[in-house]
Amino acid sequence: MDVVSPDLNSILPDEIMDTEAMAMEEDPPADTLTPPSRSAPEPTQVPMETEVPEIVNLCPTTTPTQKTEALTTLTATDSTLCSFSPGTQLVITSSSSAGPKMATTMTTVQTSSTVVGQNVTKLSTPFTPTSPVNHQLIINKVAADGKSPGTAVLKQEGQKLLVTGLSKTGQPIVFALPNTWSKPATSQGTGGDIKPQPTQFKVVSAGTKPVIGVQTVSSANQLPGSSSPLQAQQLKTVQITKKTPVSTAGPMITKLIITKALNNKGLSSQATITPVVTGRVLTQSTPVTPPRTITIGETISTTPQSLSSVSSNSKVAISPLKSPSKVTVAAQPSNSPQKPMAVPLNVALGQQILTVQQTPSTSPAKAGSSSTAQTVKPVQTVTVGGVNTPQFKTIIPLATPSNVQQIQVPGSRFHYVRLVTATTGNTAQTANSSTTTNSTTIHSAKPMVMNTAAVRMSVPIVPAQTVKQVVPKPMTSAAQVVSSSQTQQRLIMPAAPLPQIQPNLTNLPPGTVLAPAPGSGNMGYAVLPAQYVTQLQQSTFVTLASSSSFSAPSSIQTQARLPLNGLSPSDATSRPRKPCNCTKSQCLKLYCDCFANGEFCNNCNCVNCFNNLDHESDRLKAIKACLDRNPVAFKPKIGKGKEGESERRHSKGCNCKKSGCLKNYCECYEAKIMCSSICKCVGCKNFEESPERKTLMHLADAAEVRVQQQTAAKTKLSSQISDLLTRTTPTISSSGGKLPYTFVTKEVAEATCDCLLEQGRKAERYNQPQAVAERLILEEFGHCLCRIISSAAKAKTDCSINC
DNA sequence: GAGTTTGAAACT
DNA sequence: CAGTTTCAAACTC
Repeated sequence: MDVVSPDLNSILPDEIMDTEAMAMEEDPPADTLTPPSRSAPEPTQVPMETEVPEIVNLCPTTTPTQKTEALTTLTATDSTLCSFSPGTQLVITSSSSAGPKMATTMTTVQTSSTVVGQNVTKLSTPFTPTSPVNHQLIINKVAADGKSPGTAVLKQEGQKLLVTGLSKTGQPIVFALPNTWSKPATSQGTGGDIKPQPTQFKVVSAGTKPVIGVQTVSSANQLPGSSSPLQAQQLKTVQITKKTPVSTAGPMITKLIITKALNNKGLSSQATITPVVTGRVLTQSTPVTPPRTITIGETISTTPQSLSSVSSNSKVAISPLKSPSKVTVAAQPSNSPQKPMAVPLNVALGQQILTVQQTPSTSPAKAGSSSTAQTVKPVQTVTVGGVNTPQFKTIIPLATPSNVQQIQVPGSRFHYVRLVTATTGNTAQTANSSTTTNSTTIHSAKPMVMNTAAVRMSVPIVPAQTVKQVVPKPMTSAAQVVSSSQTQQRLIMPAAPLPQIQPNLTNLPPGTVLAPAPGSGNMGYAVLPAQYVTQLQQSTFVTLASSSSFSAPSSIQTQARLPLNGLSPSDATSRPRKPCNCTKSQCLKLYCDCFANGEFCNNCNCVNCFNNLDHESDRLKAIKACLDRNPVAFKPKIGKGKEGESERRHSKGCNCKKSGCLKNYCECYEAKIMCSSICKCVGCKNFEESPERKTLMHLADAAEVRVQQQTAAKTKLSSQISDLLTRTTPTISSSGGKLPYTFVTKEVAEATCDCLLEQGRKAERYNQPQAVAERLILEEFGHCLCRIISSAAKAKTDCSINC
């Protein structure tokens, strides 16, 4: 198979995929469900990672004539994410002739066979179509051929998709495809074989409502006879799963999985118009809302609660250690239901590598450029809330296939991309990006001209709320991407053949993104360090988020954001990592902190740096070498201790001999953790009862507190005085007199007292004698008075001038 | 800022 | 696995 084999998923890092299931899925016969006319083998599987198996239900159905190519499902058991209400389940039902093989079929949907088995068991019971309690979104996949369902799972050929969602009251919501939709055909460039084009279903849902959106994409309308091979059609599945503790107060885990089905076959047409086949929600009954017809392909944001709510209130914890293949977001129940959510339905449709276009790079050498102007690709952004940051976003260029999808979570180094093999034609939906000035165009289900070339885009996103024109950089099909905000490199380059690193894929640095190299037949990957995503977070993004008909317009509005002037003021200061200064390692050894953290060097002072996209192949080799030496080389060194231990500890322990583990030479001390039993340090003083350690800690704490307090006090006083002077304009007589006293208002008095108290505390901290304390206080009082008088005098002068 | 110290990483 | 070397950060002056 010329596309990325589904098996590839099996070797993805644990963080990315569950590999167990993949073993069972070894290249099922591609043609099992493929019509004979199909000239090229296609991946028959659309492995999806599912951490919450119970959500997936594959039930054999009775419709033999139709097949569902791919399903994108977003499931959430929690209301805070997406629009599912608590307990809502997304059920994917795949029809097959063989009921007993259902488990096998499910494996195709999920990457983990073991999970699948569990899922079956779990799902069988809870799944009650009419159950008001278990709200389920059901996608019924009907296999057309009835051939062994176990091997051929999600096929792209003729398909009918039924999405059945149960409202809170258990009323079903069904998405059905039009009858005409099932058999799109496209002639292959070479053989002219007309084979049905795979239809893609993409379902993205979030929040309390059963379905945020379901999109179907049909490639049927691709220009026939086009000689230029279209890049593999890819189907992405975005899955967001939340694990919700029984207790609503507990943290919830949200998993966002994006699975993309890749089309390995070259599809015809350079410019492919891929109309979105529209389907309808046949019924949607909820007590709250009347039955409604929803066009598939339409981006739907149903809920006020949703991803956005996660962003605002939830912690995003994406750990590669927990569930590799998924993006896990631990979210707390949203307290702000009305927050904006940008959950483009078509997020799953995005086929492009996400990248961020950067502002003009200050490091020309690092920035790539495309030689050929190309149609701008539409991108989509999935926005999910993160800690301390409003959102994490997934930018998905919609136009071209890509195996990579990034999920960005602020504060998290881990970003996952799923690579899923699938055969399909063009992805249809999306808007014409080149003219996109508003994200609303993106989610439209209109047929669009698609750029077939592989494109990797970098799209800068500006945090600003203003919708601006999106001007993605033209990319070449061969593309390397490029871009960097500020000085950062942002893009994905054609990578060395994956096999080079496959043996160690499971140990890739956290957050590493595998991106198919353009023109490499999806077999090449660029390794994107987690930093890449992190950098994106820090930088501006172009956000093209689909809004839905339901959603609050203001919040979920599609937006195109561009960097206003390159760097935002905070950009320079927001960089989490210090620049490295490597001179000999080429930043390709673990000596380099950037490299060790899975980041590209950015704004570093390194010499002869290879830790960038320009040297991706070298970088891959270096990664492989590191992993060969130490399979967990890129795993965080600081992790939890033994079972039950809550404190962090160094995974290997330190080996300090001279520093007493009380200097930053010591990795334990540097991480602000105490040495543990696994440390081999000599003369360690970094333990709980160590007086030296306590002293150091106290000093450090005291210094920090001191600075903070002083800063706060000064700021407060200054602001208050300034504020007073501006808004309280006392009657000032030119004669002066007692003018300064008119400025001693309550606020000024309070601010002054704060300053005086601070001096007292300061003296106390240093165990100063009372006399010294009094002196400090008096001096501070004098200073305050001087400032008040000065301000008053200035006000007087100003008044005199004005008068 | 230059030089030294330190300990992890890399190498043998 | 142990000893040595290399390396870059931390630290000192």
